[in-house]
Amino acid sequence: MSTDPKLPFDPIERAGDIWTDRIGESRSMKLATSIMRVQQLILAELDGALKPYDITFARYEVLVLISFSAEGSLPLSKIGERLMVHPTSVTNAIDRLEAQGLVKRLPDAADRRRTLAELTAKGKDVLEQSTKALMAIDFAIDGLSDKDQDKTYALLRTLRSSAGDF
Amino acid sequence: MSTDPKLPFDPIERAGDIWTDRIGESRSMKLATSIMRVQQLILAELDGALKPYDITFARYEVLVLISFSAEGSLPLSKIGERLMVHPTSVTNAIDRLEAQGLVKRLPDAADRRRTLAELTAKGKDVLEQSTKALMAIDFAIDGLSDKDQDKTYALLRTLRSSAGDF
DNA sequence: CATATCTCAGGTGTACTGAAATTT
DNA sequence: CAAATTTCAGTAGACCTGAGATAT
Repeated sequence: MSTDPKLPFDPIERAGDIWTDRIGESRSMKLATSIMRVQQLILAELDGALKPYDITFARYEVLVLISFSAEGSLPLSKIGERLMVHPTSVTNAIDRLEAQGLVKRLPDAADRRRTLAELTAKGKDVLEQSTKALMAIDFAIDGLSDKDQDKTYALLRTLRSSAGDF
Repeated sequence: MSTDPKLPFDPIERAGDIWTDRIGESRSMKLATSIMRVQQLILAELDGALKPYDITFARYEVLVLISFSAEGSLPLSKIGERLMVHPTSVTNAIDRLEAQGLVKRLPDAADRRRTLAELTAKGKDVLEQSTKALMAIDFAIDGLSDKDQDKTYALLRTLRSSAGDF
C-alpha cells in the first residue's frame, strides 16, 4: 500500500532540526505536524479506496454511525455530536447521502422537532461493500505491527482525552 | 488547554466494541479514526491560537517553510512539494498571504519559469508572534509527557514512512 | 413563551480538473 | 517542439455564522 516517497528526506525531521537551531525545543511542534501529515496521507488512501462507491470517508462514518444505532436510525443532531461536526454539515452530508439513495429521512414520532436518518437497503449494501474495501487495505494502517498499533492508539487516546474529546 | 468533554464516553471505544461484535477485528479501524479525530481536535486549537494573527495553520506552515529556506525565498512548486498540496492550492495560499502583505512574489532570475515567494518585514513579524502563540499552548500537545510525545512521534514516523511520505 | 432541533442563505478556506501562458 | 512552471476559471466538499421555521 506504500506509494512512492515524495521526498528524498523526511520534511518534518528537517524542519525540526532547523527549528531546534533557530527557535528552540521542537518536540511538540514535530508531533503536531506529524499528526497533520499522517492524517493527510491516511485520508487520501481511505478516500481512494472509497471512490468506487462514490462516498468520502466523512460520509462513510455517517453510514457506520447510523448502522450502529440500536434503533437503526439517528437524529441528525446526534450524528453531529458524535462526529464533532456542525449541524449544518450534517444536513449537508445527509442531503448528499439521501440524493444518492443511501439514507432516508423520517420524522421522529417521539419528538417531532427532530428528523431521523436511517439507511436504505442500498445504503446497507454500499456500507457493507465499502467496509470490505477499507478492511482490504487495513484502513491504510500498514507498516505498523499490531502491538505498535495498540501503543499508538493508547497514546492518541490520552491526547484525545486531554483535548476534551470525552 | 483541555476543553470540556463533549461526550460522557469515548465514541471511538464504543464504535470499536460494536465493530468487534458485528464485524470483527477493530484494531486498524480504531487507530485510523483516532488519527482523524486527534487531527481535528488539534487543528481547531492551533487555528484558534492563530486567529488573532488572521492566518490559518496551513498558511502558518507556508510562512515557516519560507523562513527556513537558505536563501529566504522559495519557488511555489517547492512549497507545494514539501507541504504535499496541489500547485493551485499554493497559488491560492500565496495570493492570500500576499494580499495580507506577509509575502511578496518575485521573479527567479535563475529559472524564469518560476516565481519565488519571500517574507516581507510584516510577514517575519507575524511569523515570530504567531510562533510564540503556538509555543505558549505547546502546539496543543499537552497532556502527554515529553517521553510519550517522543514515543508517539516515532510511531507516527513509521506510519508516515510506510505511507510513502519520505 | 422559552427551548431544542433542523434547515436555508451566504460566505470562507482548501483543493481539485482542465486549460493557457511563459520559459527552458 | 517537448517539458516544466505558474496561473486562471470553474467546481467540489466541508465547514462556519446567522436567521428563520417548526414542534415541545
